[in-house]
Amino acid sequence: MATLKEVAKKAGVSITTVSRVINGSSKVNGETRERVQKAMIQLDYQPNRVAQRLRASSGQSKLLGLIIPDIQNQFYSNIVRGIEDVTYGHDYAVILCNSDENPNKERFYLEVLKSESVDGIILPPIHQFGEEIESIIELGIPIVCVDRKLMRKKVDTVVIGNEKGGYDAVSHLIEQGHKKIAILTSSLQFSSFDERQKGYERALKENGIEIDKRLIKEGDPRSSETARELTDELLSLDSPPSAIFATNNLMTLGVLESVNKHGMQIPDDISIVGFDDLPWAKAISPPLTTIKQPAYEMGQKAAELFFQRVENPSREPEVVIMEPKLIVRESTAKLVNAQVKDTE
Amino acid sequence: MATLKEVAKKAGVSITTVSRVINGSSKVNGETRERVQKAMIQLDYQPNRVAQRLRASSGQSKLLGLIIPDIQNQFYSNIVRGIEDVTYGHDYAVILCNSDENPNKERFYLEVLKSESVDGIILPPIHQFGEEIESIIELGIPIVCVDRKLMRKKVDTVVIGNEKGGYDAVSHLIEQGHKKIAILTSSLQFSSFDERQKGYERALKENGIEIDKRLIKEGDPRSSETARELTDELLSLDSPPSAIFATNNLMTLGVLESVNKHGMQIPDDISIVGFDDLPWAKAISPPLTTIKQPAYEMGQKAAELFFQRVENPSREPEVVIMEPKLIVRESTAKLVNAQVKDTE
DNA sequence: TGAATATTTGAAAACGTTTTCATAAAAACA
DNA sequence: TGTTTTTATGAAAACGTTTTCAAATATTCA
Repeated sequence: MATLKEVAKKAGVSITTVSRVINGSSKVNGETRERVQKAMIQLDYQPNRVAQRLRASSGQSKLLGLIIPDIQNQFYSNIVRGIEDVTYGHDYAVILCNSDENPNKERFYLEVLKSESVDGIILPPIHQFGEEIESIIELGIPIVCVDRKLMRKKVDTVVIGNEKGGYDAVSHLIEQGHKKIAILTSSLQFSSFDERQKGYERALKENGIEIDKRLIKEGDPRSSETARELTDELLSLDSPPSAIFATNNLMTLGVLESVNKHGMQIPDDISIVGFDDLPWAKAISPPLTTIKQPAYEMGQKAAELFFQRVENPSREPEVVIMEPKLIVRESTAKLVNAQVKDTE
Repeated sequence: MATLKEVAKKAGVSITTVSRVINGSSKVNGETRERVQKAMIQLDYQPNRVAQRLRASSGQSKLLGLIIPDIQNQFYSNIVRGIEDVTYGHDYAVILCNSDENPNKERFYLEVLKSESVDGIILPPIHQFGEEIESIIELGIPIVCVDRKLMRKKVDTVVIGNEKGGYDAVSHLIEQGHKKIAILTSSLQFSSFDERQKGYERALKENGIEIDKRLIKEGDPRSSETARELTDELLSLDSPPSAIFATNNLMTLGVLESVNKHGMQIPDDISIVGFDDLPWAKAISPPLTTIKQPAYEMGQKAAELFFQRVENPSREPEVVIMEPKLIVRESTAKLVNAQVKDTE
């Protein structure tokens, strides 16, 4: 691959001049410029981004780091795609890291990204008080939190109104006559799940429904397995719930699997509200009622916040709260009388 | 962030010695070593990967490039995860690029990756004759093709037996008495889809079933929309198919959506075989019969081939063909007589 | 015309490593 | 003891850029 030096030699100028032609950083004589440009084309010159990065001051390295729990979780792959579509237009490359919600992996990758001189890092923080992340902020590397918040430090953040999402989901069920409503939430402590559960509780309270601890189940949000098992438990309760609210896409799958295995009909036997509106949600039978998170847009917004900070490093951190949206499809229905008798 | 220079100063040695301690590249006095290590710890020294990369010869840059059509397609996110889990153990970072099957984007990202001095690139090639990719191979940068093949150049490659996948899917339907079997395949020309269709045709031929062009539909494999529309067309045919074979996960969703919209029962009214066994396939009702691609393992294998090539740059390119697997669930069933009469 | 200014260019330093080459000191050998 | 070998270390070059500083030439002004 051609270097500045080779171009300079071919054009009979110094590398300084070539650099100037490339970056337009100061005037060069028209004739010289043409000569250089011709040489660049002839040699198919492309600047070496590694050398540029080494030389560059912060914010100029054209590299962005992403640490997500798991790219196999479609919620995150949607976020990643939103980010990438924005960075694409800025000539940035993106380094992708999967943390599995594992603090050691997160720590490892934060070190790698620092060492790669990234211009910034976008991530859903694992800990609400992330020391490592705080130390990175101190270093002046822009951080954008997405999906979850950081408590102690003010940082650019994109989240959805999780409390409202939970509230809307459960209110919808209550409107349809449901009283025994179960929730599947995360056993790992994250602000997002905590708030969804708060919304669940508020909806119940506001409607005078007592909270029944047996209907609150905590499982691993990284896969559908525990959700399936917990749903098995829920369905074998003496008085099982007439509706289940699953707080992320994988747990929703676990619920569906268990319900189907039990030969129950949705929504006749049980109503389901999921979280995350993924492509399969509207394709299945019955189509799933769900809380839609604008994951792709969250990614876009996070990337935009990052670029705004590169532009203006001293601006106040911004917290963007996006709207969750209840999409009513056919997995929820009015509680029929027979069942009401049954369960009351 | 601390540099070699600072560590050297603190330890009262030259940067050469510090470098030697880090890399163990040659003997240093035990006492000196300890002094250096202490300084490294005190300063929390981490080597700068950018500088290392600039200095490194090829194959030492610890950076791998990935160009995939779309990370939102879960088949690819599974591949990416498989790759990443292997690179993680090798201290590699991964740059992720989405091409949308757009040759210009692919070209753009290939340039970026070259310019980033990646040690290698893993991708499903868009063109069977990819000039740009060939020129990268000439440069000596290892390429691993995954999911699709490259025709003119021998390259490390991981694919599945697509023809067999198509054949198995359709044979299964034929065994159940289906004769009017539709296929939804890709309008974009890729080796994978071409072969799946070949398998479809061979299964029909071997069973003496004539190929009906009206039952072969080509749609955009990047989303479910055209598949939905094409299924609408299929279902409104004078004598509609009794079974549909969808050749990737997104097209499968389109088929399901259309079928459900028409109020048809699966498998009573129509049988469906999908491609790709994603988490939702077994959770939906009825659970989906599908051809499973070991996407995660394909990614792992591709990454392993890459590392083997780094290890031994001159070894013969290897083509690994993995097995697709028919997973029979409940979206396919014996064709009942009534229908047989109807359609014959 | 001479001085001041603007234009155009290049040499060299810097970014943080690894590696080559040289050399001083220590150890081994005769 | 003098010579050779081994051990331990550092100076400097290199990777490919960008940027600072200086200088040479051309242009403008009085």
